Amino acid sequence: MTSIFHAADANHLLANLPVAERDAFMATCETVPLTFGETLFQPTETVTHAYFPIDSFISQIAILNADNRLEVAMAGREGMLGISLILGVEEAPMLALVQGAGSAFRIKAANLRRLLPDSPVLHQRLKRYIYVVMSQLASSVACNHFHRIEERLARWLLMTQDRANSDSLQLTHEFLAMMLGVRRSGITLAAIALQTRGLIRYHRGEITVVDRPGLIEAACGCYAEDCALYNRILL
Amino acid sequence: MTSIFHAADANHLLANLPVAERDAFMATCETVPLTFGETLFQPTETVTHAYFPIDSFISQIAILNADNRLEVAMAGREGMLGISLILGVEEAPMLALVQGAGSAFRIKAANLRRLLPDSPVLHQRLKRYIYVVMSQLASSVACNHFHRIEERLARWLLMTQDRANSDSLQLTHEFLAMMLGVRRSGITLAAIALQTRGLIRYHRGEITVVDRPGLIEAACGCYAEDCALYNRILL
DNA sequence: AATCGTCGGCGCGCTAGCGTACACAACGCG
DNA sequence: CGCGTTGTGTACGCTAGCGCGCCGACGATT
Repeated sequence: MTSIFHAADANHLLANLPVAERDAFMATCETVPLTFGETLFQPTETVTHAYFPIDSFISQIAILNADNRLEVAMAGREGMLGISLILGVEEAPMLALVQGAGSAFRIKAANLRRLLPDSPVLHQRLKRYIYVVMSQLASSVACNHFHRIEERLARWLLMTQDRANSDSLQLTHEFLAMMLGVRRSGITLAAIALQTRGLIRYHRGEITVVDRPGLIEAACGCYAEDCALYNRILL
Repeated sequence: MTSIFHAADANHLLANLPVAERDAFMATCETVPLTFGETLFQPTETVTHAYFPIDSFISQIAILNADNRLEVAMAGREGMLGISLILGVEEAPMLALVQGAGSAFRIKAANLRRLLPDSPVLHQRLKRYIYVVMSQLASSVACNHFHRIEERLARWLLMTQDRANSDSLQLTHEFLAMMLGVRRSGITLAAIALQTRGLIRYHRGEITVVDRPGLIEAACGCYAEDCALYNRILL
C-alpha cells in the first residue's frame, strides 16, 4: 500500500490511530461481508462481536411489541456496533439489522476487551463515541415525540444517504414506516410532499435525493444538531 | 459508626465498594444540599462536578426549543449525574434540574478522573450504569412515541416515587406536563382517570400514590422493563 | 402475452392530543 | 377578612396520524 491512508481508515473510529494501536486492532479483527436484512444482534442476547462498518450500515431498533417497533440509532462508517462491550456488558440492548449491505471489520468480544487497555487512543475515542450516541438518543426521544413525519422522514433520508454514500437508496415506503414507527400511508403522504417540493424522486423501492440542501431545510433541526455534535466531540 | 453500613451506601452505585475505593472516593467528595428547582447542568456547558444523590433526585431534560422540552432521564439514589465525565467528555448533554430536594455526594471532575483508574470496581459499576441509562433512553424513544399519556404518567409517578421514597409527591399538573412533553390539561385528564380508578389521590400540588400495584398495572410495561434491566445489569 | 406479487395512491371514519380560553376553588398574605 | 395568586376542571374546534381496506400500476417470471 503506497497511499498514506491505511485500510483501517475506512472506518472513522479507526482512522489515524497510532500505528501500534492500529496494528494490534487489525491483527485480531477480520473483514466480513454483511448482507441486507441480516440480523446481527437480538435484544438481551449475548454479544459475541463488535462491528466497525466500512461501507455497510446497521439499524438499531427498539421493540416494544410485535406492532410497535422503531429505529433509534444507526451505525455506519462513522461509528460502531457493540457499544455494550466497551461498557463491560455482554448483552445487546436492541435488535441490530443490516440495512445497507457492504463490509465491516469484525472483532471478537474477548479480543476487543484484551485490546482496549493497551490502546488508549482508540479506547478514548470509543468512549467519546458512546457519549455522542447517548446524546443523540436523548434528543431522539424529543424528536420522535414533537416532530412530524415529513420532517423526520427528511432527516432519516439524510442520515441514510450519509452512510450509504449514494444519492439513490433502495427503500420501500413499507420499510420506512417501520423505521419511523408510523403507518405506511403516512410515509406515502410525506414522500409525496417531499417529491412535490422537488427534494426527492422515487419509484418502486428506490428513492433518490435530488436536492440535498433543500432536504436539510425540510428536515427538523435534529439532523444538523446530530452532525454538529459528532464533529464537536469526535473530530 | 457501629452499623455495618457506611454512609457511602446511601447511593447504590457507591454501596459495598472495596474499602480502599470507598475511602478514596469519600476523601475527595463533599456532601451538598440540593434545593428544588436548582439547575445543575446547562446543555453544552462544561461539567465541573458529578453528583451521586443520597435522598435527592434530578431530572434530565432534552430541549428542542422553548416550547418543546421533555424529561428523558432521572437520576436518584440508584444512579448518578455526570456520565459525560466517565466517557472523557466535559460537556453536559442536557439540562439537569433538581426535582426532589435533598443531599448528594459531589465530586470534582478532575478528582473523579484521577480516582477512576485506581478504582476498578467503581469504574466498572459506573460503566454498567451507563449501559443501563443508554438502554432506557432507547426504550424511552419508543415509549414516548407509542404510549399514551395515562400510561406514561403512571410510569413517571412510579419512577418518582421510587426515588423520593415517599407515597406523597409535591407536583403540579403544570410541572408534569413539562416532564412528559404534553399539555397541562392532558395531564389533568389522565390524573382524573387514575384517581377515578383509585390508584392515586391528589390535591393542589400534592399527589399521593394509593395503590402502587394497581399503578404498576396501569403503567406501560416500560416501567417493569426498566426495573428488570437495572437489576439484571447492576445487582 | 398472460399472470401474479409487490409497491404506492387514496379514501373513510376515528382517536389522541393540541391550542386556547374561561371559570372556579383553594391557599397565602397583608 | 378580603385579595391576588396558583392549581385544577372543562369546553370547543382543530390537526396529525391511526386502522383498515381497496385499487391500479409496475415489473419480474414463465
